[in-house]
Amino acid sequence: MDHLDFQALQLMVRQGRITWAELAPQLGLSPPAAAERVRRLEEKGMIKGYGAVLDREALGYDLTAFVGADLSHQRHRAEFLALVGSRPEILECHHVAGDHDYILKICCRNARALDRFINDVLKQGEAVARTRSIIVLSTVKEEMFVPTETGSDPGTAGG
Amino acid sequence: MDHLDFQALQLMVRQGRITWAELAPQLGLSPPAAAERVRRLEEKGMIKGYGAVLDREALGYDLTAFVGADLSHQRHRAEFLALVGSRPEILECHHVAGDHDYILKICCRNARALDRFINDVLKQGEAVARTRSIIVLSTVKEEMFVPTETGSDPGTAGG
DNA sequence: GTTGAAATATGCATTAA
DNA sequence: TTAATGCATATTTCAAC
Repeated sequence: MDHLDFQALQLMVRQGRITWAELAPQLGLSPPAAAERVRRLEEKGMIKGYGAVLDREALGYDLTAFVGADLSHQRHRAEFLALVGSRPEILECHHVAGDHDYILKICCRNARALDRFINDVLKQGEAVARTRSIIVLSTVKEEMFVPTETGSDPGTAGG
Repeated sequence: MDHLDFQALQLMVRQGRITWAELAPQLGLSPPAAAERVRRLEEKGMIKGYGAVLDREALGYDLTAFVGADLSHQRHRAEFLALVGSRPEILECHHVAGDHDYILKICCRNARALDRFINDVLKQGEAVARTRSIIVLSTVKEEMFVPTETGSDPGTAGG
């Protein structure tokens, strides 16, 4: 990935719904050349998709929480992963090295909804043995990932 | 916010770089009407922006971690928040109720980079007294927020 | 919200570097 | 191989209904 690809990625993340005509001069390219670069980035899987960033609080989803979850047994992992995939209030799910097996980022309307989610959804099946919730009081920063270094790509070095 | 606005939001998040001509029929509207609805959602602040979703690993950023951080003293809060705002490897920063004052979501190239970040950046100033890192082994799910209920908007009720 | 027309943006083929 | 140009097509925007 050369410098122009890198710059194109940053611009796509930061400017979103921008036209090629607007993007191209910032890369020092013509619109077709800019579009071609981004198309190649999509092809290589570096751009997974596009989307709108919504204001959760403005939409009445006032509660964000990080929930640590422990599996009762390895045997229930598939059940747990299926649950994770099916529930929209689970924004993120990471398998982690630490106090818990998984960390979930949950967004719901209020504390009552979180309570219901934990009891009626997470702990309903056999998979989840224990949870620990960390409530978000305020969010200082929440941004999409933007690559920051322009050096050689370690992912392809030596390949 | 009526049902069509709601549906428009969901479609914008899920379908990303879509044309009004493609989006409109899914809302049962004409292209100008669909664009107008989305424009109003932007105006109301419900849509904060748009962006590309990048594949961090494909870009060589192989390490994601959640770092709990404690302030040494309230006096250093502004310094800490300035630091958070200035560092791109801090994807998220939440003030939380729990074991730590803040939870940071960090993305960097590898363990060495995280080590450097914690020592040379986070703990460099006076603000951060203690950190605890939880390394992400694998990410099961990481999605943008999509509202899920079509009922009345509690954020504007009674207004 | 819809329709239709004007302005704008995009995609493709060609040409050049 | 990559990018610029010009033209045809598609999309967005604006005005009128």
